Amino acid sequence: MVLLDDRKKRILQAIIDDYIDTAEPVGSRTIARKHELGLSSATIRNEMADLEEMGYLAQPHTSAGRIPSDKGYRLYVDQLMKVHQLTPEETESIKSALEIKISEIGQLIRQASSIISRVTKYTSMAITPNLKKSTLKTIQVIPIEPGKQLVIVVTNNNVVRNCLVRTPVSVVPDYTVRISNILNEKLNGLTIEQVTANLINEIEDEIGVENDVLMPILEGVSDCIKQVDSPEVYLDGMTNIFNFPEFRRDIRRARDFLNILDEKYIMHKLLDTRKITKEIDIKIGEENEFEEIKECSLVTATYKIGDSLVGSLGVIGPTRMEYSKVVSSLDFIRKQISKEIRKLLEGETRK
Amino acid sequence: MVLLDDRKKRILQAIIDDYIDTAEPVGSRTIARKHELGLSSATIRNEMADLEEMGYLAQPHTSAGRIPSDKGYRLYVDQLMKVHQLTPEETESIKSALEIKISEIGQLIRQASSIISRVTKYTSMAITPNLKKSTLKTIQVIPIEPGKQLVIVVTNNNVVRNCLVRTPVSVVPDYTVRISNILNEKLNGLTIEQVTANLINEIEDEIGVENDVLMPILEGVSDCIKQVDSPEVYLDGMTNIFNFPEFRRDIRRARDFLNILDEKYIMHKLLDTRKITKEIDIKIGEENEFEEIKECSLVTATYKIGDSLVGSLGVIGPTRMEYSKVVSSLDFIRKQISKEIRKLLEGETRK
DNA sequence: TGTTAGCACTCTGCTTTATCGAGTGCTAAT
DNA sequence: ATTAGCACTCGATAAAGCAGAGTGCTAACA
Repeated sequence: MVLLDDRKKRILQAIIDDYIDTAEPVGSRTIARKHELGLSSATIRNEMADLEEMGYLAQPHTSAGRIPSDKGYRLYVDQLMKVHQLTPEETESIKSALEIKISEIGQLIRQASSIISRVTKYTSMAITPNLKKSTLKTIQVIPIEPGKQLVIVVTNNNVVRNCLVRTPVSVVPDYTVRISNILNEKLNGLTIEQVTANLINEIEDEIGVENDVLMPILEGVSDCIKQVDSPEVYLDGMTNIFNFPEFRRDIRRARDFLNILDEKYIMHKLLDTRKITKEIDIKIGEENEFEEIKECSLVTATYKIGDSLVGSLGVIGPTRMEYSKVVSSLDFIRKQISKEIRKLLEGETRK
Repeated sequence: MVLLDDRKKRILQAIIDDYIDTAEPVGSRTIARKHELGLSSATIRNEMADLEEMGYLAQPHTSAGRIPSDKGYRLYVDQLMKVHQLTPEETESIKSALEIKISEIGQLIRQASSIISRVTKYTSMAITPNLKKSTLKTIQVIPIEPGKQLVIVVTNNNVVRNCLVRTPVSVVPDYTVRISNILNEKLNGLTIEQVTANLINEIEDEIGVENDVLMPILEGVSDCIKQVDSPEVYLDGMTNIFNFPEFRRDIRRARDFLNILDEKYIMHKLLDTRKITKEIDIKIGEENEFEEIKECSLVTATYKIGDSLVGSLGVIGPTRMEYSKVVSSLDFIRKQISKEIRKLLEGETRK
C-alpha cells in the first residue's frame, strides 16, 4: 500500500472532520476556506482526486463533494483523529451516575449504558459480565411456607439469584438446613460452568432417597445457575438516531436499525467479549458482521476485573460518528466501571 | 344529540371498517361496491355528508374521501364493531406462551406483553401489579461472608427481593438468626405500604444497641421493600409502528411516538390501574391525556386477583386500529393472566 | 318523498420541464 | 508544483401540466 504524505493526511482529516460535523458531501472550496492549509481549492481538488483513487474517499455523484469511505474512516480512527478531552462536567456526571446505585452489578451496567448514551448522543448498549468463571459461594434453602422453599445461590462476585420451588408439604424446616449443607459441601467453590446437568444428576442419585423433595430443589438450584449464566443486555437512547439526517431521510434505514436492536441474540453477538480483543474496538461499516448495520459503526469497550470477570459496552451510530468523543467517553466509563465493580466486590461501604 | 338511524350506522361502520383496513380516505363508490348495502353511491354520498356534519366523519380536503373522526371511532367501538373471534392458533399460542415460565410474576407479565404484541401486531405495554397491599411473609438475613449479609424479603404473593449489605466483620452467624426472628415478628403480616421509614426507625430505636450492625440490615430491608413497591414496565413491538403508513409517511410522528415510549413515567401513567376503571378501556385520539399520542389509540386491560392484586397491560397504535381484534386479544390474555397468577400463588406444580 | 344518474368542479399526486448552483476535471499560465 | 479560469455535470427545487378520484348539486324517476 502506498503511504500517504503528510499533506494528504491533513486534507483527509479535514474532510472527515467536516463530514462528521455536517453530514454533507464536502467540496474543495469548503476545505480551503474553513481549514488553514494554505492551499487553493484547485490543489485540494487534485489531492482529493488522488485520495478517491486510493479509496479513502468516495463521490456520491460527479459534481458533488466527497464523502469518506470506510477505508477513509479506518485511517482516520487509526492515525488521524485527535484525542478528545471530556469536559469536567462530563466526567463528573459519569462518575456520579455510577456511584449512586452500587448494590448490584446489573444495575451498575444498566446505569452505565444509560449515561453513555446521554453523553455521546448515540445509541448505547451494554452486556453484563460473563460469569461462567465465577464460583459458588453460598447455596441456601429457606422454607417459605409448607410446600414452598426458596432456593438462593450466591457467587463469589456477590451475584444473587433465587428461585421459588414447590415441594411436598411434609418437609420439615430442619431438613432444608441439611440439604443446604449438603449442597454447599458439594458445590461450593465450583465455577458456574462446572455445574453441569450431569453433576446435578449425580448429586441427585447420591442422596436421592426422598426424591420428591430433593428433585424440585435441585431443579431450583440449576435454575439459579442458569440465571447467573445468562448475561443481560441493556439498550439506551435508541431514538437518538432520529437526530441524524441519514436516518431521518430514509425511514427504511431507521426501521432496520431499530429492528436489529430488538434482536436480543444479535446484541449478544455484537457485545460478545470473546470476539473483542482490544480494550476499545471500532468496527466501521462493512467491517461489521451483520448486513443490517453495514452502514453503521460500532465502538465497544471491555471492562475487566481480575481474569475472569469481563463484560463490554458500546455505542452504535452512523459511520459518520464522532469517533474521538465516543472513544474517550467509552474509555473513561470503562475504567470507571472496573473501579466501581472492584469497590462492590471488596466491600466499601455504600455511599 | 340526534340519534343515528340504522342505515347511517351501517354506512359508518362500513366506512370505518374500510379505513381501518386501507388507511386511505374512503369514497362513496368504494362503499357502494364493496359492501352490499343496496344503495347507490349517490345516496351514500348524501349520508356521508350528513355523517360529516354530525361530526362522525371528516374530510382531509374537498374531493377526497372521508376518514373517521375520533367521535366516529368512539361510536364504532361502543356500538358498531362486531366481536372478533380469535383463531384457535392464536388462543393456543397465548396460552402456551404463558404456561412456560411461571416461576415469577414479573416474567409472566413480560411474556404476556411480548405475546400480545405478536398477536396484535401493535406496540404492547404491560406493568407488573401494584403490590402495596401485599403482605410480608418472610424476612431473612443470611450471612454470606464476614462483613456481608444477604437480606431477603418474601411477600404473600411470593415475590422475592434481596439486597446485599455490609456490616462490621465481627457479626456472628447466630446473630443474624436473632435479627431475622425479630424482624419477622415485627413486620410479618404487614402490608408493603405499612412499612414506612418511620416504622423502620422505630424498630431501630427499640433494639438499636449494636447500631452499626442493625442499621445496614434495616436499610437492606427497606431497600427490598422499595423494590417490591416499584412496578416495572415492559414494552414490546415498538418497531411495529413502521408497518403503518401514517407513521411511515411522517418520520416526525414515528419519532415522537418512540420517544414517548422511552419515558418511563409516562408509561406508568398510561397503565396506572387507579385510572382504569373498566376491564377493557379504550382511549381514542384526543381522549388521551398526553399531547404526543393524541393521534393514537390506547387499549388497556386490567387483570385482577383477589382484591389487592391488580395490574394492567395494553396496546397502543394509530387511531385507525383493529379495535375488534385488539379487544378480544386483550380480553383473552387478561383472563389468562389472572388464571396463571392464581396458579402461581396456589402452588400448582410447574409444567 | 326518497333514490339515483349525470355532470361540472375541486384538489391531490405524479410526471415533465426548466432553472440554479455547487462542485468537478482539465488546461494553461505562473 | 501551484493556481486561476472555464466548460461541464448533475442533483435539488420550483413551476407547469395532466390524470383520476371524489364530491356536491341538479334533475329525473319510482
